[in-house]
Amino acid sequence: MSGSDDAPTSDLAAALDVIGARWALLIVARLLDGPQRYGDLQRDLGVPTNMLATRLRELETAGVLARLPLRHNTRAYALTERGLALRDAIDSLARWGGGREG
Amino acid sequence: MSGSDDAPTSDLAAALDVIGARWALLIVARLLDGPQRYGDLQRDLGVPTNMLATRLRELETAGVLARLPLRHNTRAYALTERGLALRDAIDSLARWGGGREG
DNA sequence: CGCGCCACTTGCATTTTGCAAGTATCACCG
DNA sequence: CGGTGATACTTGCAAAATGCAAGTGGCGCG
Repeated sequence: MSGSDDAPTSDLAAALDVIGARWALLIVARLLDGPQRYGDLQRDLGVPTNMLATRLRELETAGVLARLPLRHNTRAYALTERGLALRDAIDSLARWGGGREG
Repeated sequence: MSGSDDAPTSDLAAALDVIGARWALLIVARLLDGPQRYGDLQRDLGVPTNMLATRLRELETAGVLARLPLRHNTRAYALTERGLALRDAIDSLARWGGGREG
């Protein structure tokens, strides 16, 4: 068992395959604050409704988030463990985008 | 003056504005290994040549990388300080994509 | 002077994204 | 029971991004 290996480019490619599409990472970031409903995500992010539906379907399939039925025609989207594991990456990226490098 | 604030979503959006386009982060990741020439990037990543040209132009404009003239019709692309600051984010993302969450 | 290497550009097909309007379901009010 | 509003989407079509393949231009070398 090798102890310390650095991650090859294909690992990054694998990550981008899941969260590299437009809006995907922003949706996950919003969900880090806790479960949100469809309409909340739409209004908060300004993402087109068809894109939001598509992304939520893809991210659910990828095991990043899950649907929680709330009431009759109301449900919430919440990150799975795999989704929550993106917090560090999102944090780093946000710090970089904000100016003070981290 | 608040000492510890968490980065708002718009910071992430700003980051994605720069490195959110297809291939952009993979190009930067490849450049973390040191300066590379156009043909090297193309062959290593399998990125279409017109996309590579477009991304390199955008990333240069954004201050992420710079062109170094080597010889007559040969030049290398190298990360700037701002580009190098992406290492942590890329690392996190690659670890996530690789399976062992970090 | 012609050949090949290198860094691109150009033209066009395909895919993704965005906008706007429509559909489906159910609670609530009367 | 029927109308209204809220919620979560779907659908049709236009615009933009992406990808493929072939072409362009500079220069060293023989």
